[in-house]
Amino acid sequence: MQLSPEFKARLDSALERTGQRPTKQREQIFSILLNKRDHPTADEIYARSRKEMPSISLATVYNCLDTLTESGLIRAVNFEREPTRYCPNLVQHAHFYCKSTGEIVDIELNATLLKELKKALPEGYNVENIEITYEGQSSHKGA
Amino acid sequence: MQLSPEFKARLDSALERTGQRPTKQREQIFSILLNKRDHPTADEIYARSRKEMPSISLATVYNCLDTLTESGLIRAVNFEREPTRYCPNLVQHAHFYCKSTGEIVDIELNATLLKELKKALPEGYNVENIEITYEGQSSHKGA
DNA sequence: TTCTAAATTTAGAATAATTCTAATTATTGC
DNA sequence: GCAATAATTAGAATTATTCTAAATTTAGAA
Repeated sequence: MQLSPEFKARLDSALERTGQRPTKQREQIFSILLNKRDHPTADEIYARSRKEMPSISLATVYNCLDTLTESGLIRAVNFEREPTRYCPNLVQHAHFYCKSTGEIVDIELNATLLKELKKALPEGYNVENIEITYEGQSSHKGA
Repeated sequence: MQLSPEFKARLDSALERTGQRPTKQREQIFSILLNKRDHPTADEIYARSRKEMPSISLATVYNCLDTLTESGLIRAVNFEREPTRYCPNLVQHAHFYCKSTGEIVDIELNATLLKELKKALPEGYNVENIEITYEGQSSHKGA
């Protein structure tokens, strides 16, 4: 699993912006997330990365995920008290969490809806981020 | 801190519906949530309840919160990886989480917006619950 | 009442996700 | 190639929450 030149460049410039170094581990984690967009947990990412990089440690997985999140390259998503999941889709979107399959699907939100959501806030409230999670049952199959 | 007859009746009938028993502890926890609507954590609720009921245990606080949540009398709210918070506001609403003060404010959502949110889902997705969290800075003071 | 069965509470142990710590290793700029 | 700094690593520590098993309470019948 190799990072395409496009994403490698995106990673490097994001890290450079904050004075952080590009490492094999950071590339690895980023590439795993881009490759299979099934919203894996840190543990799942750890398992996947060990296949190609057996010496990687769980702490590093957490560190890299934090770095990537802070650099704005990925998003952390939380459902209830479940372990945090990670998502490389940077377009503003919601998540649908299927209670029976555990599957998580990205839901597109149009610009109008997003604007209205921001308008719902009284004055003096400055949003940096809106998290929208749908919970229910979906009749769709597999990720 | 006494539960008003109105809320006592609401608690009793909700519990009866699922064959659960009304206990002092459940009343206590419910009343704490209704009394100060500042979205406390289980730990905070534990501290408050010990003032009036020094023998209550943390496990009971968790048990009661689960019961009340499942009976639909309160809502559990999660922000990032922080401890779960609890809210007796049953009207569909969003939360604004202020990153600098930690304060949590209920945000009303009008019916139109809610309808549009549901329309954003493709067919085959049946929602049971929508969680909306705004994150940012508010220039408002104290709960 | 008094008794029984089932539900609830309780204290403390156990768990699970995540963070911290201190030592080792890698990377950068010179 | 070297020094300074950043990142990785293994394992311990932490934190919120759940589990366990015993004691207590409750509801309803006798």
